[in-house]
Amino acid sequence: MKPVNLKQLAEELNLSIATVSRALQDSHEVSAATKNRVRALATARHYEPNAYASSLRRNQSKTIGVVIPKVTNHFFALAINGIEEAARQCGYHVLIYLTHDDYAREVSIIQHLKGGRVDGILMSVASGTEDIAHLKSLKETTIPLVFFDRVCADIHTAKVTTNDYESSYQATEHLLAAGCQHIAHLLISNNLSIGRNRLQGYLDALQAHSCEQDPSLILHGTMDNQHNLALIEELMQRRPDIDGIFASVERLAVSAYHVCRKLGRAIPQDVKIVGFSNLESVSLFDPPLTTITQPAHDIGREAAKILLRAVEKKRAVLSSQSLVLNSELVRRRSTESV
Amino acid sequence: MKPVNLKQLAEELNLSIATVSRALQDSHEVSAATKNRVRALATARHYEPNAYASSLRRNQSKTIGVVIPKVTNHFFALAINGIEEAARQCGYHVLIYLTHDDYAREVSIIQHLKGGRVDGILMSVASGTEDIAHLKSLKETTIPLVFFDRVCADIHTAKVTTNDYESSYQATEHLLAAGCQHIAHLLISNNLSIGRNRLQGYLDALQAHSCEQDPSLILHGTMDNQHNLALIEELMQRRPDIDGIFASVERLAVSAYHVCRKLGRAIPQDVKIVGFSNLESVSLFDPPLTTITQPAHDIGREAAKILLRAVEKKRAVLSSQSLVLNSELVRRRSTESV
DNA sequence: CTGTTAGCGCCTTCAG
DNA sequence: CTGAAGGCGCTAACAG
Repeated sequence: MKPVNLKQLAEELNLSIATVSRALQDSHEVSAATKNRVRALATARHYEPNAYASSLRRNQSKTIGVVIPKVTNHFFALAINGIEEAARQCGYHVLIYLTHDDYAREVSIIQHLKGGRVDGILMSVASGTEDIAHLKSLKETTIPLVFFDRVCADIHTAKVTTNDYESSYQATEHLLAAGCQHIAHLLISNNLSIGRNRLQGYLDALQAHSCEQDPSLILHGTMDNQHNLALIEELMQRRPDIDGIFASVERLAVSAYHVCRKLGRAIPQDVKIVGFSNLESVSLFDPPLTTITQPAHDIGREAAKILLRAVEKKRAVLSSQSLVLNSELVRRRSTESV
Repeated sequence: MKPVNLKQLAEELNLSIATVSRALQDSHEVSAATKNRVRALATARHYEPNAYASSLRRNQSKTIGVVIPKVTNHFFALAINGIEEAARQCGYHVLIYLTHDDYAREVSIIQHLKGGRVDGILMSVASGTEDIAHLKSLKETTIPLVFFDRVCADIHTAKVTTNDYESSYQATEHLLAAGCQHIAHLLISNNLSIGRNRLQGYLDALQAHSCEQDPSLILHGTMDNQHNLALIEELMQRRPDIDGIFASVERLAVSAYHVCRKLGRAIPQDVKIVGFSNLESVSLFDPPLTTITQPAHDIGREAAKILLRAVEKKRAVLSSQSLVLNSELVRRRSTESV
């Protein structure tokens, strides 16, 4: 059975379609009496306006697109949660697109979105993205774009990020203060804004404490986790003097943890590990894993708010609306000592 | 700048709108020559059809709605991943709606979706849902519905689930075989299909091994995790004879793990724990947590496939298309012994 | 092979 | 306060 439409309601009420439409939108120019009649029938018939017709007519879809690498990364799951919250409050819907860090997919998604399916886009760029023509071309549309977490420096728009540089600096100092002499840094792609910032925080902290900056201690991971495990193991065996590890992403922190155990390197006695992570369950790791935890939910919510504000006012987002939220360095106690 | 439309292309090519439309859809009834002309201009102008206009006209949105309690539960994140994969392959888009296990929200979401925003719905019901009128009313529309994981027995449609009863039975036997005498069962809501099945598997396994079925060993958790921790702690102290725990959901498994540590009950020597869980990081827990892991990605993918098949053929989904996938009992070795 | 025409359901001027 | 009419962009029937 097809859903009822305005025409059917109008016929049944002996009113014009226009009046019914206005009544349902609570327009001032319709009498309270007819409003009530209309509303009564509408709810009785479970009338629901056709989103596509009204989107076409009004030229706005009340929908935002979220383009992220993966949803199985807990950071992004939390961010979506925040985004959905903000969107729902404003009566917006959320379309999800996953790039799986694949540049070609990202391009095709953005290209499609330019057709006007969404009123605005929230995005965390794929790790492989270098050519940003597809993103620049969004400027020629009326679709606002807000970046979160993995931003694109060359695009002039609002960005919601965390203080990656500072927290990486702080994490490295934490390791130095704990007596580490040879701190490895694990990162995925130095192509990514976050990867670069985190690496720089690490490097600058080492320099500030006149500690060696050995390039051979910096390991570039890949998307393949098995491969990463092998790379880390190789590094740890080649450099048995490593007594600290700073992992730029969760996956690598967990992998490093794994490798240390496998090699029988005691954590934290032999090797201390700090990593970016949003997994709650790391609190149950024993020995403890110190983490830098991002306010993922807030990042999503704030990014969505900025986007929605622009969408509602049909104005461009300004880079001056960018936001930097603070991550938290969580040092967990060993469960032995609880 | 507004995106180009068919009209503009048609004018520039001295063709009718209809021909341009047909050319872009690769219709047989248009010459190869004009097709090429049209396509060339379309790509040059970055033409992208307006999704809303075409949805309105064709009366199909190429969009499916996914209604789930939360996205921060890793099971659902994995499921979305599978859903997105299947949807993308068929050229479908994915709208996400979160109920947060709130009945009223679920009703309002479904009500809205009946307006025709989506061509089909994939859903895992909220834990508080008892009245299913809103779901039944979907039958009166042409919108197919497929349940996954948290299904609703009274609705006559396809359901994709896991062998909860069997794997719970198996998990309980696993604990019995390991010598447990007093096995607690932790669950969230016995209102949920999965909660009931899992509880029944536990009960039947106990009975089959003529083991005590003490109702005081069954703990009903809530949505509030702090509260759950307190409840579990209270139970463990009231019944110090408990030597096995079977947790029906991840959250409770992790909480039980926590409480045991806090109370100094050695795992697995004093207490053995088995829980449903999709967290990869539990593999790093030490001592090990035996888990029942659902094929979450596959569940999402298969559910989406069934839905999309129905959508494409404009046919109802049959309950005979239901699928039961197998969970895996993963017994992890202690890292001590690696 | 191409063009003309008629809507999909809704909103929004413009007239009464 | 209400109605009539036009059109958002696209597709599909019907003519040529």
